[in-house]
Amino acid sequence: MTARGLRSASLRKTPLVAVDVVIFTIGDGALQALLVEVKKGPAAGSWAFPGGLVPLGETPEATAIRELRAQTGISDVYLEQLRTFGDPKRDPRAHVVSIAYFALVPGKGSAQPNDKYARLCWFPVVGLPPLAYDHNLIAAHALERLRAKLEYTNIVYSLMPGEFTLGELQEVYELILGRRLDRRNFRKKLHVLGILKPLHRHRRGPHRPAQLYAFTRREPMVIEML
Amino acid sequence: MTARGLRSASLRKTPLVAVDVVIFTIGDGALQALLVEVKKGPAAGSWAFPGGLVPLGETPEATAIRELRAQTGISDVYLEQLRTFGDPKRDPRAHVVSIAYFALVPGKGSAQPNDKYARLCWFPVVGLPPLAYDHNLIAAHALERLRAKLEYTNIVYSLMPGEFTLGELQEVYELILGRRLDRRNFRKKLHVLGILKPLHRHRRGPHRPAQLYAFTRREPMVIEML
DNA sequence: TCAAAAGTGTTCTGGATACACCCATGA
DNA sequence: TCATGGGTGTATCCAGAACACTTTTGA
Repeated sequence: MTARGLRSASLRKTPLVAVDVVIFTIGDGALQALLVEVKKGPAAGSWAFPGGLVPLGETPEATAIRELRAQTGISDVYLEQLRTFGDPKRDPRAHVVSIAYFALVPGKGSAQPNDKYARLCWFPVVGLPPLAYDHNLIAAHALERLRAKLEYTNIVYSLMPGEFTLGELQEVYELILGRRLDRRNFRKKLHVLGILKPLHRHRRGPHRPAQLYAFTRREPMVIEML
Repeated sequence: MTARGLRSASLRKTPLVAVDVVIFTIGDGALQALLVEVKKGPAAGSWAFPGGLVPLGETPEATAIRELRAQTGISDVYLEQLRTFGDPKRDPRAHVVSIAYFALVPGKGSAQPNDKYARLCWFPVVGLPPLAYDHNLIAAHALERLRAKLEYTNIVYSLMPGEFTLGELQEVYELILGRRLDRRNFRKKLHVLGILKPLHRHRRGPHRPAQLYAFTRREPMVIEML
């Protein structure tokens, strides 16, 4: 911003600043998002994404990480800024500008309810109930972003455990994108990309054992996945 | 955000909220951005993108539109949210969280200095001088976004006048992307996409007259341009 | 007549898609 | 032995990239 008006800024009213975090994982054969129960205010009793106000002097991203850990126990997470929502009426109590983040974790186990805070629950992303504030809108943006990035980045690594089979990886893609992929083409593409390494161990199950793989690099990269 | 802490929010310190707008146009054979001179504060005398504080009760996007018109006279502009910058040290005077927007206008003529505000100047985007605050960082994000969207949307329409030749359109692409495009492939692609209509009039110049075209739809669409 | 931009089609190549059969295992 | 998912290769198609000559005009 420019200098104009800032001197009087400490006097002038400006909206509150908050963060909200949409956390996705794969569980029970579906893409799921973590919600917390709203305890106070007009929306009490409904569900919302975890978040909180950004204190003076803290980077919003740091707020997101801190609130995430405090409310859900989740840390070491893939986190990226999604978009900022600033409609004055999005929260009926006050004008709160919310910087939304979207996060990916490898499994539900990462989240542990913290009794100091509200109840936690994982919800399937398709068919979310009506959420507090404008959180259904935020959810829609987050899902759109996730689907898009699945196609041109390797961020799926942050949804996967340390080792997995190709079938499991393909299933994750299919669950999120909502469509079937051709198995041979999928595997061929992964082979060409060279982002996986075979572990030369196998997952035993009710059927033929499957080769276990791991990502060679667990950091965001742009790739032409689909 | 969740309800926690909001009751005490009006007491608690929270950052200020501002918007900054990166406005691009094509002029003098280059991609240019509009800057205003900073008049007050530690950054006085340097250049920055136009912007201002978001008042309580106003949508940040509305603030961007209003400030844009007030400071530069620009209205009816393509505007989209870019990203939010929240580093507490980005403005040395106070913690100001800035929601950055990026805008496209069809020509320099859109901007008229408003003497109530600071001086205006269009700068070529390659080789911008050091700007106030973190505005060089914002510029880099905006340019990256512009280049990306040029490839998969039709937003170039908002940089073009009502009528133009194919050569002029191609030049805009080349200036922004920083590389040459094959003329025959470029024209073929546009023909296939069907986003232009020939006006059956010609631009006369020092050489062979060129057919004039216009966009059939002047609204954002996703297309596979490149 | 010359310089400069406008206008136009075909070939080649690489990536995406579609597709079917055998294998290894536990039940 | 059977049901189930694991594992593999080839043919086709289409879009993107490469590429050169003729036309029209003003100077």
